[in-house]
Amino acid sequence: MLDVWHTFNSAQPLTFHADYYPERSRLVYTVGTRVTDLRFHKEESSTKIEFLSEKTKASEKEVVRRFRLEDDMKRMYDEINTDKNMSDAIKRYSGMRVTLNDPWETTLCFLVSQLNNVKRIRKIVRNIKKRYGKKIYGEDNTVYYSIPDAETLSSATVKDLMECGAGFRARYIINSAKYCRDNMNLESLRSLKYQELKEELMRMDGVGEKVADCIALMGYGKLEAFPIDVWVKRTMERLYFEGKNTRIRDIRKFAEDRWGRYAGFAQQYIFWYGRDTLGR
DNA sequence: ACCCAGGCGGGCG
DNA sequence: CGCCCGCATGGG
Repeated sequence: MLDVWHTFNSAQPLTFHADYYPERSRLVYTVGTRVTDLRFHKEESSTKIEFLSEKTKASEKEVVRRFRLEDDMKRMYDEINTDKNMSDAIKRYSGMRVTLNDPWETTLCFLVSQLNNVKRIRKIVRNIKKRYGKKIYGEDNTVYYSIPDAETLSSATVKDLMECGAGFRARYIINSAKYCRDNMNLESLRSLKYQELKEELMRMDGVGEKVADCIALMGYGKLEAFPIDVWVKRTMERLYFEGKNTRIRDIRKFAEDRWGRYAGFAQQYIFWYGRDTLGR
């Protein structure tokens, strides 16, 4: 059970840097300096992966891991399906996954995301890839660019990142890249539990609670992380707090109590439900 | 022209 | 602690 359309479009890292062709269920994204070009085929109860060629093939394992195809969706749905709002959202977006991405890739995407909109985040991330990434070739020698690593971006200049459209986030990207280069190895954080991980991530300049939760959720697979952005706040208030203005910490507590270890999974449905039904 | 966007850091009381 | 402000930029 995989719904690629909702998974791709629901403002996750793939949304910001990959290419999706819904009519053919084709997805193109980069992993390191390789291009992955694949198609998903819906079967009765599973999803089949077809790589377009040897050249643009990833390991099947990478795809399964990124889309979390081995998760027990039924159990997760059972646990978060606590009320009519959630059951509606689950019905609408059945098969939507919270993807598991590279930690630095996730950090970069969500540094760019702050006080920003999806269309522009996508544009800025693409500009950064083009300016700092390595040129790589996909199917029919189509040109793609890799996502620049922290080492590369640590020597970027504010001026160049501003030209990519990063705005005031430029210094966050540079400072965080430098911090990863000098003081913190994102790979070594994988063994940490959610709370410890979040504290470590927040040492980076420009990474506050919300961005740290996004990185924990989509870069480390901590499904209990519950990022609260303007849409989640608004939607939670509407669905669970009688439309009343509610403090972020109260919303977080509510989500923790209600959805526990799968709060972040629930969060993706709430976020997307809000955006899909409340407009924009 | 005005408001908003998957927020954060810093300063002030 | 809590509150408030500025921040770059493009699209509605």
